[in-house]
Amino acid sequence: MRNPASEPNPGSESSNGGSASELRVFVRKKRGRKTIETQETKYEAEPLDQKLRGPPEIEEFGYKQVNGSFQSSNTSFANVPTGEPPPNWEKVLEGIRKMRSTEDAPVDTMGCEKAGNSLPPKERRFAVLVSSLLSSQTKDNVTHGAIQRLLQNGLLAADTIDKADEATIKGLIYPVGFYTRKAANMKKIANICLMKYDGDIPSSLEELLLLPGIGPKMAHLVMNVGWNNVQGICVDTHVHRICNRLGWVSKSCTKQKTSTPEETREALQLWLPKEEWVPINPLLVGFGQTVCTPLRPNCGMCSVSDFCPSAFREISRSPSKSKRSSLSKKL
DNA sequence: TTCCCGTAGG
DNA sequence: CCTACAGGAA
Repeated sequence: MRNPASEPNPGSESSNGGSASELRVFVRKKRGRKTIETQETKYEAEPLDQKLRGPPEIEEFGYKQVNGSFQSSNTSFANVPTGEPPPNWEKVLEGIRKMRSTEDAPVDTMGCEKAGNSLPPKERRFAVLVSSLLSSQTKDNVTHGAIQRLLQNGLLAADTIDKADEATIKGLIYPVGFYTRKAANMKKIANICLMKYDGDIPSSLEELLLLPGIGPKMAHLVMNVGWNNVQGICVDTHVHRICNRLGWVSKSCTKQKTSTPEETREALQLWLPKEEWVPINPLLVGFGQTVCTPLRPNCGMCSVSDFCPSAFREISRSPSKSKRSSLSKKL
């Protein structure tokens, strides 16, 4: 198929939010099959320092349409997908886009990227980093509120956070999920940014991953949104789950499902055209919140169930699978 | 009570 | 692999 070009682009997002939101679509039946094959690949984050210095104009992201109207000369390095794309993936993607355009999922409200989009580049990047950190396991409105309070108190920059009291940070970000640990991580991150990056945030994936509380999911999000430099796909639990249900990813040379988001990311990057790397996250997150839910997915209202190997097959409910910890003990 | 779900740490 | 972390929701 056609090779992806590369490009930076706005938006993507993550977090989860969790308010309700319905989405009614059409109905279909089931059936589907799969065949995939992945190979292993590495693909390493490139230097990227080269071109970014000054952030492109990213502002408004709203991933909504991501009219990649501008494509950077993001030299096509070796990152192009090399694996065999799963059958019908384009139809499936289009079908999901249609379902997603009908109603809004919680993710549509998005909060973390817009944080500080009116700030100067450096401050904006720092805000993106902090927003990402706070957003995990936290509803968007809660994250947004925390960011607002930090901003109002002048605590959305490395130097001020570094000087601030951890208890103060904790109080301001409450009630985001894991606020105690996040407050501590914010202090550490602020100090690192101040000491090593002149108050800016790290500009490479590797360096972002060294920050406490920043793992692969957030690091890719920050590269995408903060630096407008797409090094990889931001794979969260929704992307991980849905790609496996669709048969879009598998362990190298086998048909087994991938077992971790990182494994999913590598498998997905083998074939998904790069222009989809950023939009795939908000697309599948929203789809995962409304239709392809973790348990009891609404296959009946999914327009692409015809192409999904897992459609109508998730019986779940039975404790036979994993989850033996408390169960086996009790039984 | 169990699940949600990203990261750290055992 | 497993559990802690916070707290909301099923």
